[in-house]
Amino acid sequence: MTTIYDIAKATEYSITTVSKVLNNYPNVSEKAKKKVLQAVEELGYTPNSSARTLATNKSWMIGVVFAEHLGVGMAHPFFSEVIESFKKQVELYDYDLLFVSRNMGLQKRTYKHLKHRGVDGVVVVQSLGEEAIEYSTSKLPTVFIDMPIEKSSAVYSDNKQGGMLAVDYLYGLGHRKIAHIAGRDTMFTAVERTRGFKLATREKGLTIPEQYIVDGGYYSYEGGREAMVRLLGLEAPPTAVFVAGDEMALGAVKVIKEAGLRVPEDISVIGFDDIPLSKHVDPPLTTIRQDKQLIGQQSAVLLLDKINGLSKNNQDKIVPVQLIKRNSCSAL
Amino acid sequence: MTTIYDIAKATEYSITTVSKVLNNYPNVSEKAKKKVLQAVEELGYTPNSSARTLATNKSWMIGVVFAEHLGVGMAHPFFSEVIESFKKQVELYDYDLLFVSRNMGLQKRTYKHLKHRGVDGVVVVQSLGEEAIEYSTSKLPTVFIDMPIEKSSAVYSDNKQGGMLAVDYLYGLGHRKIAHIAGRDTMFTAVERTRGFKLATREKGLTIPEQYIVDGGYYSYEGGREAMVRLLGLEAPPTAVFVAGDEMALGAVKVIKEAGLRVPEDISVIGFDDIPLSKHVDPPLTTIRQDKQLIGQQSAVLLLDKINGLSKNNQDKIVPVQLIKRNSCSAL
DNA sequence: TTGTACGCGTTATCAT
DNA sequence: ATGATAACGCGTACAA
Repeated sequence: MTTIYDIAKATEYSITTVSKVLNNYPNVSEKAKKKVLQAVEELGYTPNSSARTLATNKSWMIGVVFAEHLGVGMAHPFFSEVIESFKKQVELYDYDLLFVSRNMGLQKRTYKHLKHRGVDGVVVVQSLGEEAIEYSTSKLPTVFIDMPIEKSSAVYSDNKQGGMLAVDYLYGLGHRKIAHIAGRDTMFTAVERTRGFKLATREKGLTIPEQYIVDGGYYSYEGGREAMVRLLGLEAPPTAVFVAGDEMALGAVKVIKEAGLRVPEDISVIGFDDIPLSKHVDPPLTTIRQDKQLIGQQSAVLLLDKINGLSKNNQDKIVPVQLIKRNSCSAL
Repeated sequence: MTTIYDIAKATEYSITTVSKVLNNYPNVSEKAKKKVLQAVEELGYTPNSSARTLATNKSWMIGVVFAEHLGVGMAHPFFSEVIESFKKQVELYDYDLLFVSRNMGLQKRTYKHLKHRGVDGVVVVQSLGEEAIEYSTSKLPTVFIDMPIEKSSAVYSDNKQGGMLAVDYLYGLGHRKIAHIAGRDTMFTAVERTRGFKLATREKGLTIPEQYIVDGGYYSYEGGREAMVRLLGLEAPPTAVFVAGDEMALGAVKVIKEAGLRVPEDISVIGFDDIPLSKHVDPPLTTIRQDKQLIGQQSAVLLLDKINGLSKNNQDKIVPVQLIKRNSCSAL
């Protein structure tokens, strides 16, 4: 391996001068600069980031803690888009992303591991957070996506508003018997969407029987199926259902079809997320779109500011959602 | 920050002993081990990976070079599953994944950057590779996914076989006028799938007019649309079409429907990949499934062996594909 | 079994 | 403008 010592020897300058050239320091002659740069090129020198990190205490890496509880990991249709956007933003400032291994059983150690790696900051991408507190009590700059954490920054969609938008739309279409397939209430996003649902129905003067709100679990296709089965088994099934996640909504649609009913003619369905899939299914799914691009970008900005000490106090960024009308809902 | 010196001071042992305890070296007394471990716990010591990497020349990081030419980056439905599987495998051996920034314009520098970071190995996940040669000529252990590179290891599906399977199936269903929407021929996977198509049709004694093979670009939905439009414009349109990618196939299906035709009654469509979407669309897409899980796992094994010097010579691993019958194809 | 001392490649302080 | 030299935190010959 070639080091600054090699460059120093080749150019007959000291390592100090070499280092200064490499880091664009002011006090170096043009001549020195030229010679050094040339030697760098000729010898194919590449700086060693470990040594630099050791000396500067700055790694230019951002640790990524990814949703694990869904099994799919980084193949998650929503989170992968968010993190891609996040990556694009931090790349602008030369940060790399470190996806840390989490096979160490105890969650306690993933935070330790991040410290071990010396990452400059951490982004936690998950809707569920047992270990959240560890991060917030630490000194590692951290930003959470999809869940607010006390004493830490977070970025998430306006979930409540999304729930309200869905109900308003359905109500406007003439629906009165509106059901809700909710996410498990251990997730902040799920709770908020349900809250929006309840708020809006109340606002409209609707009385929703409690069987109309059913737990669909962790936003999975299967969870949506099971929930919809329950809904169809009711004495008075709903004419419309707001499903808290798109994958879950697809499961629900499937069950409706299997029961010999049609979407949206018999039952209207509206989802949440707008994953890539949604516009391709039949019927194309009406849904509440989360702005993944903006979520990723905003969380990057927040984290970078924290890392650079520009924002001392924590803050939450709430990203607007948007109703995407497709063909899974119709007037009554 | 607390270092081994702090532990040494607290336990009244030397840093050597501390280091040995931390690394499970043989020659340490139980007593020393106990005291050190306790101090580690009390002082909340976390080893510094940069220092360790600097001293051992081993980073326990694997660099990931991801497909960029499709725009979606890590949100790619196929690659994200592969890399997730890869991650699971390397995690077993305590490696972390480093997704490096690539905003530096010239591709030349992404390889430099990897060296700078001191990663122990590199996995290149893309079907297109202008810069492939750089890796193969370097000393960095590298494994390519989806494209074979001379003097380097690679893992990819049996694309040719996939093309043949598709044709055989269609032929068995009675189809004779079989078209092919191919991927751009700059991609190895595309070339192979087309080769399989040609081989099989020839085998069956079919003569395929050259307008039946149309370039759909880089496996995109839009590319599939455009290609299908061309196919439908033909004097004698095909009764079946083998599309080299699922997203592309969905675009094709869409166009067929828009033309007032039905899938599969009027035109049968078979895709390639089996992305999560495929089973949910209407009709559920018959396709050639790539074993993403195995591809990821195998490439990890290959790379790890290379890193550990267990396999000196390069090798390619070809992963079997599988026909998944759903409802987008029917007998003539 | 334990400890001393040096090296890993850089940055940074302080002279010159 | 340039250069010695001391950190940064850890691993490891070598000695004791």
